[in-house]
Amino acid sequence: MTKDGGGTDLIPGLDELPSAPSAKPRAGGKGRSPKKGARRPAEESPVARIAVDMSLPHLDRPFDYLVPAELDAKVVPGCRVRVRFAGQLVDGFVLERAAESDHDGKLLFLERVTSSERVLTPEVAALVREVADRYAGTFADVLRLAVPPRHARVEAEPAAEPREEDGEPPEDDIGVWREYPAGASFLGALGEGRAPRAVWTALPGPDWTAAVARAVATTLRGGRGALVVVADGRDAARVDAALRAELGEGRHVALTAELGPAERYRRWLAVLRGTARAVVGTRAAMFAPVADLGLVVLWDDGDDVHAEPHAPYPHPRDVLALRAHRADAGALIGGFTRTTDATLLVESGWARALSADRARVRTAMPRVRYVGEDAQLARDAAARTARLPNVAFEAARGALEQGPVLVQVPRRGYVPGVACGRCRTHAQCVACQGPLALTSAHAAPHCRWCGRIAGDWHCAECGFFQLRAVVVGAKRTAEELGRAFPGVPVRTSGRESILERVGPERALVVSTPGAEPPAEGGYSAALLLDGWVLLGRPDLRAGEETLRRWMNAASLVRPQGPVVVAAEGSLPTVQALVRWDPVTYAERELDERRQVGFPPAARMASLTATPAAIRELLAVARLPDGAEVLGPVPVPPAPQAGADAPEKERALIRVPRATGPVLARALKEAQGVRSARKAAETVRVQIDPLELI
DNA sequence: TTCTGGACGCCA
DNA sequence: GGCGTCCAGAAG
Repeated sequence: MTKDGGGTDLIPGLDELPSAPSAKPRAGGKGRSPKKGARRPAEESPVARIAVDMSLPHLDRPFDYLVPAELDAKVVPGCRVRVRFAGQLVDGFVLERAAESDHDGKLLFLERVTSSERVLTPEVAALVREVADRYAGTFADVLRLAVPPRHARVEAEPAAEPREEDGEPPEDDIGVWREYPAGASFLGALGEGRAPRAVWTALPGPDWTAAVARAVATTLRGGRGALVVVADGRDAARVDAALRAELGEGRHVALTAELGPAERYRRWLAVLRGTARAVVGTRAAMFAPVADLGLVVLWDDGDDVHAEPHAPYPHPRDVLALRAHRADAGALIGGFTRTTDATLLVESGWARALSADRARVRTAMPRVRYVGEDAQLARDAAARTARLPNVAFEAARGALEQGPVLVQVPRRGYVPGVACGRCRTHAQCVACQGPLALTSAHAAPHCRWCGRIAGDWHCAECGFFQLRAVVVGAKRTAEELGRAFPGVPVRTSGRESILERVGPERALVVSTPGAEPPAEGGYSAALLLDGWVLLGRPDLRAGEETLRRWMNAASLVRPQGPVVVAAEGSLPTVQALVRWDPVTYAERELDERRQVGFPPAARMASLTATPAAIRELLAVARLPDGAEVLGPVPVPPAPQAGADAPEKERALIRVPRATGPVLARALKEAQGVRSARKAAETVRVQIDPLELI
């Protein structure tokens, strides 16, 4: 279709001189530009290599287009363009300009330049490619996570002046890092432009934000940028405040989901343009184009909200590790606990363990006691009303004299699980087999999946018609505590309404895991109720995750303050909490995973789709030697999925860690074969899925 | 959604 | 053998 510069006979009577550069593409015609024949390529580097926004695996490669002479100056590497692809106008990014193309067919002209802002930096482009390959995903999918949508008005605003002057280095040059024997050398290396990598087990308490801020400030003082990724907006706000204290205004930005698109793009541009040298944000910030990166930080890497919900589901731990590697930057992976994944980074020699001396840990940790089921059976009258083990009741009563007491309840709601009052069979919905729950003391039970009210429930096994609570939620716990401690204010924090912080006055603060508000001056005690709910989850990581939730809550308690956990004392998870030793626990967990061949000791991929689609993908895939296919097994339909949703299955593929890249390549190739065949149903491929069972 | 090239059919 | 039409497959 392209006329080779001189062809002007496409539309008789509308001839344009081939050299007429004033041709406005929009002039004339109905929709379609009549000036096509008039376009001629730029003199210098007439070819633009373009990443087209299209996530078909078999088309996951750059495409070459001709740069029209009149757009020559505007088509710069990293900028957004529009190109015609398979007949439609699609978005794309210019990867580079080139003198010629290795494509043998003829090239189309690119249609227009959306903006000349170089939003895709070479560093990020290379990172995106690497992440896509690691996760068997496409460049376009990862690029959508890495580069936010354009906001034209914001882009046109004049850029702020970078604030260059560095405040005086603080008198106390290592600050809270003094608590850690290796802290000074870690900071020193950052300041000198080296690349120290540490897995950091932080002392309990609120000082972790100051430690992060000091590491960032040291990196900036050494002339490099820094990037901090945290789990949620509340942690981002805390680190943001600590950075402001350390750096003053204007040298860093916070990138979080709750900003609107305009403000988000404004701050992202400030990073891109080098006005802000440091970034703190939630997972989307992991791709922020920080120039001359000197440090990446990830806090609480075990939190499952780090897991990206969009294909190809990259995890910040991997992405930041890749970035640290490519940029030769330092890395700090920190938390109150230790994940098995981070432990693997230590064992492989990629990072060093960074923690405080045992003696210092003992002064900072809470005093943890446990109450197993035996003790729970012997309850006094007050405890029975409050569903509290006696020890916990007494601990709370004593501690309330000194300030607020935190009560962690694993489940939201009022009574999220009920069973037959006689034979203990779990109560299910007659329509969809979903679990029944109660929302208040007097409400009829309803189904948690389909919402159906089960007013006339009777037991399917024995015909009995009274229910008993098997799982008690935060709401009812708050109600019971209110009765057990008359006159003490009871406050709740949960997913629907999260408390930011609480004051130092006496109060009972009932919270679900992850929603605990810090208390001014620390809690005087914490009760960790219903440990069996967390530990009993059918999940490979249940133990690791339970310890993480307990330690995160217990870290809000004053040093040496009492913590009571309702769980069997013989369990290794409980022992790890009592001894405040997450590292040994994680090392043992990792050993066990190694013995049974589970992640992170092995690498896994999950395939989720209809049975036929999974079968087809597996038939096409050239899996590496030694790959084991587990399943497929049926997966329960998503609670909100329609009743007519097709039945899905899931297969797992397991390979040794070293074979991970080969597996990803094989799956990507197989996805490509299917997409080239225009297979109707897609297979969801996840490398290292968080949920395994 | 658009283009191209190969297969096929019709005619000379 | 040459030319036009149709369809599948790829997509710069």
